[in-house]
Amino acid sequence: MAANSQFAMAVHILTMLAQSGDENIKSDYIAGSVNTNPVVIRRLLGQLSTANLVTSQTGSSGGTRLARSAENISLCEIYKAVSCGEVFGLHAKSPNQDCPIGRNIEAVLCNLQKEIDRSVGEKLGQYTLQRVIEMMEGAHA
Amino acid sequence: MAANSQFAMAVHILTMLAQSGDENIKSDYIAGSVNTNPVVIRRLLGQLSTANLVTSQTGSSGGTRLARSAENISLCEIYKAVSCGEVFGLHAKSPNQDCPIGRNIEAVLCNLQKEIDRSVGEKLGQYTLQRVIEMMEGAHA
DNA sequence: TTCATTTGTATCAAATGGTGTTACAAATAA
DNA sequence: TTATTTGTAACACCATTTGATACAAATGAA
Repeated sequence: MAANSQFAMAVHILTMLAQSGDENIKSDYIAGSVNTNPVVIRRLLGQLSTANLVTSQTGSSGGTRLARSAENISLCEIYKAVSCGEVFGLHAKSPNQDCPIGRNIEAVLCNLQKEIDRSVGEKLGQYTLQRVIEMMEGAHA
Repeated sequence: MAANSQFAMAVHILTMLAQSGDENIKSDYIAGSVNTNPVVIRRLLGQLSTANLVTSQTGSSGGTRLARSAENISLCEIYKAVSCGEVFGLHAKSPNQDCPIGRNIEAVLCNLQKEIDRSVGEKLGQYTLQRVIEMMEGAHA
């Protein structure tokens, strides 16, 4: 499948913001740590802003900070902010409706997809951003 | 992300094989139900064969059948046979190792990735191919 | 006001991966 | 020997991700 790295980068970004308190952090600075282009960071910050996880300001002394404390941001919210939220995809083209299996398999797979996605969301929801930071520090910073 | 549809197609294929008993089923016939090209089907069958879920024979009266009964095939096995098995990806490029966060975030995300993937595997492992067939029939064939 | 800075976004290019197709060698059964 | 089918290589097309340049709009400071 080759999953994209947007969730990983988003967690990275938010971890940096969490450790900077009320200071405005610039996309350029974040890009230096993530090792990518500032525009890639700003695109992700745009999605995180839409999800009300961060707030940004333009202009000099502008930048981005968390919209909430790290204890109040779950990994599920981050995941939903940047991912399509589907562990596996359904049929690209609709199966043959003249075949009993083709006609009925989609509904079963769709329900299964929802159940798996819900389960992933629950699992991620058990982690807060704060806990990720503690795991990082515990792992010997 | 735009997840691919290989898992969905694989379940579709195996459902057809399960309902055909000991008969050899041709990729051409399966392709007609899945609504795709026979080569796409044969590629998937190759992966399912590597995972010991099906066996194939060449030649006239050749084709493919299940290697085991539908009760003994779990959706987890199917998922692992055709997917990369990662719900989210890690950093594409390694983060800046001079930054304390860049240096430590990867390990935390990697552990998290493993935990989520394990959880998805367990959830899928609760379903057998046989149960999928029953769900399809229960949903009014 | 004027100027430097920063975000937000449009646009483009390169790389990757999924899907669909044609073609053909190898295996198999009749 | 012949027809059939798998297994696979090769190719084109398309969508997505990533990275980059460019620039308008917003902002704060001189």
